Amino acid sequence: MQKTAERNTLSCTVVNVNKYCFNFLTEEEKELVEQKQVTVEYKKGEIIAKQGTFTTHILLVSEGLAKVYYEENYKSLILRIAAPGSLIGLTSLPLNQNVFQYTASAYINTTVKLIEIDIIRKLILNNGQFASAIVDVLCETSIQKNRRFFCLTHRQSYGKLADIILCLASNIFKQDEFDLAMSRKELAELSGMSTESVIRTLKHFQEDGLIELTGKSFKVIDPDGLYKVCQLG
Amino acid sequence: MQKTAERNTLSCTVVNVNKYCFNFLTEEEKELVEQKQVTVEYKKGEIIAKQGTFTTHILLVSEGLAKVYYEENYKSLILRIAAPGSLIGLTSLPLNQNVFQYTASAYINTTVKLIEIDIIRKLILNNGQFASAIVDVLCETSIQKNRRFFCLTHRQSYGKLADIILCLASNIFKQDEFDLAMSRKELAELSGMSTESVIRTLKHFQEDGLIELTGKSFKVIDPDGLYKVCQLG
DNA sequence: TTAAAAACATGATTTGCGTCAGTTATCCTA
DNA sequence: TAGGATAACTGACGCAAATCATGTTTTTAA
Repeated sequence: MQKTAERNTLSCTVVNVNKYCFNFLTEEEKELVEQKQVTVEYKKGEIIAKQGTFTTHILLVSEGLAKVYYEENYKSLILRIAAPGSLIGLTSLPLNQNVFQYTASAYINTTVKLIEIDIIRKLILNNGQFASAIVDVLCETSIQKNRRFFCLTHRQSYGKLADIILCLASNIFKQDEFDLAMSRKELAELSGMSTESVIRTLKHFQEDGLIELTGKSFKVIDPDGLYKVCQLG
Repeated sequence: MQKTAERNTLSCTVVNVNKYCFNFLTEEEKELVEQKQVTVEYKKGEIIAKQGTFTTHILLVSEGLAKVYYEENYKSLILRIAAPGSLIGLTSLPLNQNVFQYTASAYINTTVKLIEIDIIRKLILNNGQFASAIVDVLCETSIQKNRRFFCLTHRQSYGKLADIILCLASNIFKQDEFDLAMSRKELAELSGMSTESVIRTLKHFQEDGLIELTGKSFKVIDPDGLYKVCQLG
C-alpha cells in the first residue's frame, strides 16, 4: 500500500505548486526586489489581503498557511490554501484589475513578504525567464483550481470530504498523521458542506476504518479506501 | 432601465475577455507566427482538443463558439465558453504540463488557428510586452473562473440559470434578444443542473415576465429582475 | 476556578432538485 | 409527407444534505 504522501491523487489539490520564480532573477534584480521588500507577521485569523482593496504589493507566503477565498453577497468560497512558497495577488497584475480579486486570511500564524507589484510587472517585461516562471505559476494554479472546481460541483459529501482529507495529508502536511489546525466548521467551509455533515461523515469514515481521529489529530489509515470513496461518492 | 448588454454583471462571465496579445509582436515575430500557422474548421459538435493529448499547438478561436470542459470519471464540467479571440491550451505552457488540461469542442461551426506552442514559449521569453499580455489573459481567465465557480457552488437553480442567461445576453450575443444555438440539455450542462430543472425554471421565468421565449429564441425582458434572482436565489 | 462562549455532537425535520416515467412537439430523412 | 428520432415538456417520487433544535464537551477569558 502506498503512503498518502506518495499518492499522486487525481483529486483537487488545495496547495500551490511552488515555483521558485525568483531564482531566475539576476543579482541586480534580486537586490531590487529585496531592497523594497518588507516582511509582515499575521496572527491566526487575521486578514492578510482584502478583496476589493488596491493591490500595491504581491504577497509571498514564507511561513504558515493562508486561506484564499472569493467573497460575494456575504458568502465566501475558498479558492485555495496558500502554503509557504505561494504567491498571493498575481491576478492583480493586469493594470485594469488592480484590486485584490479575493481575500486572504491566516489559518495559523503566518509570515508574508510584500513585494511591490510594479517591480513584478517590470520584471515580467524585462526578464523572459522570470515571465515564463510567472506564467507557469498561473497555469498550475489554474489547473489545480479546475480540479477543486470539479470536486466541489460533481462529488457528493463523502467524496468531497475524502478528497480534502487526502489532499491535506499529501499536499499540506505531507504525512498520514497530522494535527489539523482547523475547526470542523472551517473544514466544512473548505469542503463546501455543512458543519454537521462534516462531523457525521468523519464519524462514518472512522467507523469504516478509513481514518482515526481524536479531537483534531487525524490519522489516515486506509488512503486507498478514501481514494475509492472519492471516485465513487 | 439599463440594457442587458450594458450591465456590468457581478456574476460569472463565461467568455474570455479578448486580449490582443499578438499586437505586441514585432513584424518579424508576426511573420514567424503566421508562417507556421494553420487554420482549421470544425463542424458543430466536433472535438477541437482532447484532454490528455499532447499540446503541440495553442488554439486561437477566430470564428464560432467552443465549449471548454474538464473531464474526470466520465463526468464533465464546463469551465468556460471560448468566443472569437479566446486562446485555448495556454495551461499547457509549463513544460511539465504538456498535455491539454481540458477538452474543447465546437458549439457551432468554428474556425480555429493553430499556433505552435514552442513559438509562444519562445515569444514569452523574448518579448516582454507579449509575455505581459499572456499573463493578463491568464489572470482574466482566472478571475472569470472564480466567478463561475462561485455561481455554480453557492447559488441554487434559479440563481444559476438567471446568471447564465444574463451572461449569454451580455457577453456572448451582446443583445437582449438572441437565438440560442444550444439545446435545453446543453444549457443544463452549462448551468450545472438537470435538463428538467432548466425547462421548469425557464417556464417560471417566463411566467414571472423576466424573459420571453419561443423555442430557442430568447428575449430578456427584465434584466434587473433576473439580476435580483441571481443575488437572492 | 468559574462563567461564558465556542466547538463538537446527534437526532428530527425540511427541502431543493435530480431521477424516472410518460406525453407532446419538432426536426430530419427517406 | 409519412414516420422515426430526437428534443421539449410535465407530473410524481425519492433522496442527499441542509437546517433546526438541543445537549455535551472543550476552550477562552475574566
